[in-house]
Amino acid sequence: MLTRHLLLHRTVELTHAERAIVRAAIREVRDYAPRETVVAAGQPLSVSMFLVEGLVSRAVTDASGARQLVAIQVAGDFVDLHGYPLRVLDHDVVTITASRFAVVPHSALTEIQHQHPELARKLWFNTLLDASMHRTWVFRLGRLKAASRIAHFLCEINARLMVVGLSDGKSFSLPLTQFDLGEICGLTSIHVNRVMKSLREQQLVSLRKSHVVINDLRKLIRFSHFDPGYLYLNPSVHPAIMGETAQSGHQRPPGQPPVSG
Amino acid sequence: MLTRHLLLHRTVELTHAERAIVRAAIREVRDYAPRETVVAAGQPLSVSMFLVEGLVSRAVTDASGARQLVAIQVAGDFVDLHGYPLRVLDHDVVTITASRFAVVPHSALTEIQHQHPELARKLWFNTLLDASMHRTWVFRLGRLKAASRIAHFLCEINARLMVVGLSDGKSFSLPLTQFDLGEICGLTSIHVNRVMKSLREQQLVSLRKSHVVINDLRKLIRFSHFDPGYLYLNPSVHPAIMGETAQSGHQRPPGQPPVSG
DNA sequence: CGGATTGTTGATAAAGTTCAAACACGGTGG
DNA sequence: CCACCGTGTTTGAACTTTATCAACAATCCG
Repeated sequence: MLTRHLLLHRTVELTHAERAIVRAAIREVRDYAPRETVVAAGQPLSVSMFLVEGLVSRAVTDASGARQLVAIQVAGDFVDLHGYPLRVLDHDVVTITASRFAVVPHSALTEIQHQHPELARKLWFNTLLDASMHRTWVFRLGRLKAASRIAHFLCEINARLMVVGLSDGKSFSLPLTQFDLGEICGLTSIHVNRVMKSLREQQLVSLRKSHVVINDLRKLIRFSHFDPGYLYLNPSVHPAIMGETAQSGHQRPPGQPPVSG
Repeated sequence: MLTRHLLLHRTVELTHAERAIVRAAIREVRDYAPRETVVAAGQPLSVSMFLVEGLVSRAVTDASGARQLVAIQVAGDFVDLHGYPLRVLDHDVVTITASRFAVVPHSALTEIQHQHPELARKLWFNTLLDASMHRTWVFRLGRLKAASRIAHFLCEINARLMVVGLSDGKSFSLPLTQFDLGEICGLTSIHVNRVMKSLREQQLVSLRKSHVVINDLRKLIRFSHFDPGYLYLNPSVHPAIMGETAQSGHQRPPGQPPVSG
């Protein structure tokens, strides 16, 4: 059941049959060490990698060595599915922790495109989910200041981990250094350090020893202007993501579109 | 010949036959006024819009009104093709100038997906080109400072306009206000003003009365750390984009992959 | 145990924002 | 034709945010 988390709880989901087709397309399983480059920019690709377990980053590096992370991938993400139409990536895929991938040959994806157009459309959707997250990262970097950026990123990761059962909305494992957070949020690690201290002191959130503790999710969401619409989540998981219990939640008016903001 | 610029000079291009198929999928042509919302976030879609003429933005706005542009679309861009797999957008599509769109119903795209999988893959590629540009925008905001951000953005627009014949590499029309540039580069319009003055004084680039003049493209590219790999351009247009004439250009070693960086 | 990585703090400098006020320019209406 | 208006540009001064440099503490790993 390697693919059990692919497109889980999204506005577009895979059927059981489609899940079986994707599973059948897996050629092998590969393990990578921490901080290992899985795909280098410019390298021609013939397979795409589905992340079964671990934490992985996608990074843009320019000639002068400045590095910016453009995505973080968690278990259940089809990390470089976009390598299938693109054939070559514009960025690097680098593990953060030891990671396990399921490898899908592009020939199998071509086969799916020909035989199962509806499934192909869902895989297309999956790659556009990444694009939607990129847009939110642009917003985060362009419009939020340091503290909100970090809080906003942690809200995103919490939501995505909740979907795959790796966060309960209160705490979760996140093996990122403050330097990593800087490369994600466009900050120096020193400033990240000061901001984390402030977030801790405000009783909003803390990250110690690879473990995030969210003191008050709703307060954190308000503080960071987080709106999960861009994750295209199934409305049923929305309340949990937003820290709304049966009592605490604002009533959501019926008939509202699935994506807000 | 409304679609004459779709996927022009990219590492993946449409054949004449494919171009004809896309052209046949156009249902109508729609004109919009400047600063008009074409698609609002959250609104269910049944058509996608190809930009024939004009300048269009895609914008993320949060509840508190902060607005960040996440993409600029020029003639030849399939602006919201991603609305086909997504069904609903997470952001707004807003014209900057008066614009003309060719409207393609999603039913026609479904038809293409079933009948022409190879063309479908190229359309998929087209949407991932946007994602690649998003990544570069993340890099720009996260790692460059104000002056380089603006210079970098102008290099991108110059390259994209050259591909569709709307820039000669020295000057082009770009009807953006300094406020718009601020919403693109994550800056206040006041700071944009000061940076533009500095770029002008350094003889790098100027923007006056909706007209960009590039004094020295190669210098501007160096200054902004611009690397066009993420645009997936056909190698044949690369020298022109980089301001390399027959004499001035560095020799590109043979056998290099099409995407650098 | 020892070396390397990661986290913490202080002092100082640079970058960018905010607020306020003028200025330029292309309409438009009298 | 000119006065007026709105939009966009320009400038100054004070302030906030973030980076840089330097040092040291804590922690992890072999």
